[in-house]
Amino acid sequence: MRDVAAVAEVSLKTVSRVVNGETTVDASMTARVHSAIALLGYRRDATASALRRSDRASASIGLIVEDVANPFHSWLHRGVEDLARARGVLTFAGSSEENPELERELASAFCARRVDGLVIVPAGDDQSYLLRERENGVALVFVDRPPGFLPADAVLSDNFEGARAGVLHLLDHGHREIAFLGDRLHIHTARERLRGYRAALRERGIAGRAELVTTDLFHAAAGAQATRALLELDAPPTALFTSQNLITLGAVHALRDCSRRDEIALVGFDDFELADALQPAITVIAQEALTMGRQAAELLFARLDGDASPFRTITLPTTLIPRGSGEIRPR
Amino acid sequence: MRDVAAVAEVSLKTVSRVVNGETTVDASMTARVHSAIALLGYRRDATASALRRSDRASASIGLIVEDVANPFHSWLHRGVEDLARARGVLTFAGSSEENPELERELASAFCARRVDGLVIVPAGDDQSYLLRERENGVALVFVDRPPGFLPADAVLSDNFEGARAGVLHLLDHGHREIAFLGDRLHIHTARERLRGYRAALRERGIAGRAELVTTDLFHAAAGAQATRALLELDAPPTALFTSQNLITLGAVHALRDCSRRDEIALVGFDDFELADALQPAITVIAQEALTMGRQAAELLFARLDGDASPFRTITLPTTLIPRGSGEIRPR
DNA sequence: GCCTTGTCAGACAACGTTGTCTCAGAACTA
DNA sequence: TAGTTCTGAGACAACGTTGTCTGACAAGGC
Repeated sequence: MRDVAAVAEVSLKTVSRVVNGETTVDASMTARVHSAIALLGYRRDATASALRRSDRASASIGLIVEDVANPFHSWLHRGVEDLARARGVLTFAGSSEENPELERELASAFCARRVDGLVIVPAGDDQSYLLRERENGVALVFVDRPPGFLPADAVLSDNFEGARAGVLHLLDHGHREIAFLGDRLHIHTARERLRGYRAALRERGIAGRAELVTTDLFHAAAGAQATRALLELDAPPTALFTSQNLITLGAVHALRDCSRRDEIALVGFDDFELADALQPAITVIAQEALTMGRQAAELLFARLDGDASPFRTITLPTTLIPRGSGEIRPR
Repeated sequence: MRDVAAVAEVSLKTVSRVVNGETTVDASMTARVHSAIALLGYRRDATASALRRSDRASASIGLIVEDVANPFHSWLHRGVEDLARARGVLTFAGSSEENPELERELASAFCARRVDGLVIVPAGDDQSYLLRERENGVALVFVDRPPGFLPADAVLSDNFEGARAGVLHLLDHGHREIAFLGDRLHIHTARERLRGYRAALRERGIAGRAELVTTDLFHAAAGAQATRALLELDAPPTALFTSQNLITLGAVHALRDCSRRDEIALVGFDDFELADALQPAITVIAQEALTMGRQAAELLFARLDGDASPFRTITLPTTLIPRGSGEIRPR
């Protein structure tokens, strides 16, 4: 900037004014400054600018998801990115790996770099540590799971209703022995989906056998293993409800390996690529990850624009997509 | 920091020394400063610190991929993130959408925020505009495709050999009429894979019919459409070589829709989730996106650590995974 | 011609840090 | 004891910007 000022033969401050598009600069000076900028390839240092400005905005936000390579989370990322870019805001992304410690470290590292806001898929169940950041002006929005011990904006799926609808769908096709395969119960969505499963059974007056409920599954191999174990029970289930995309993949593999894909009904939570190309195609409860990301970003930017209304929780409906596997009837 | 100094009754500079772990501070003062930091919840401003430090390192890097939600790219992202986090470096991520203009804008925005380096899947074929950034000390590494008009480090897959191996595999199973379905040819990987296809045919003395080569496909629907068109030819192909993951998905859908999955052989470039669960399972040329991301980050950090050796291009081999669809023989 | 008002450029300080320099006092050496 | 070296803390300036203030100059009113 100093060099630009020297070449254009104006003061530093005038260069600053031109760069910031202030209108109180004479046209001839503006032109001189612009040509000096082009000549030297000058670009304003966004960090120094943010340091000095009164609004302190860095035009960057942080995104914490479980794993940037997980399709649900990467679509969520894309939704956030779309809105951020439309505002010229850049996105830091990080994977918490479902580890509350990592979540805190990432949040702290983002805030140390002065992000304007954070979009978080919370890993732990206590986000009160973020209160201090909010007091420092960092906007917060949670996605997929509600924050713990911290009132804040959130965008959620209707996990309870989605799971309930999926299990009712199986019940409607004549199943009575329906297994539940779920993730670790400290995750809010896993609890909600189990609650939906139980509610559906209760509604139809079915007690439900504890041995048909498996939890703590968090990768495809565990889902496959659990599926095999269920099928080896003395009274095996006639239908499976898999409450997460990786578990569904595992179940598909296990059913294929023992050639019982056409016999055991399956409804999975979360849609996935090629679900419709399998034989049978997989019936799923779909949630719109892209939309969730966009909505979260929208809430975040509204806060940054000064929206001071009470915190909102947006709950998006899920969609049951019947494709075949969920319509198999028990023998 | 001023507040910390006041509470601990030391000078600003002493707080700075403690925060930076300098050893020339008396133990009692260090303790006072630490308790003041804890009391006030102070955290160093990383942007101000980077502005002032002599090395100017911001401990952040930028990543530009085609689409953060595309599985190949999101795994690549994850690989970069893993190594970055191990060094306490944060990652800005952005999608270029295969648009050279967007690529430049993202690179420029990242550099304005003083990233230490950039990992780029180049969209355009001229990256010489980044020369100026490199002169400013920004390290550059390209992944998946080589940079144009700019010597630089790169991590690539052996696209030519991979495609050649895939097509030879089909030839070995008796096919002579093999179609090629590819992406836009301004993309380096698309060109290389077409080159591999042609080389394999030539090796076996097959002229190859121009009508069997379709390019400019860049989403699943286009792949499906092209597949249908090929099958309606008077002399349709007996095998398909799809040179990109989305195109393969499209071909799978099209073959299923006309019930010819067991009849038309298929080899796809890029592995994908559930390729092994389809009927038939899909034979693919797999590339390790996670490893590519890690290698790229490794090169980048080596440069940031002062490695001044000549630019390197790492070419990773691909793996042919036979699963069924590529072993179908022509009638 | 004098005063007021408006326009617009520059001087200066400050954002939150850290590199350099200085200097007081303790701990050595001769 | 006097001189030297070492240790460790603070003063100051600077990183690249921008907010505030000042003042030069031109235009307009009386």
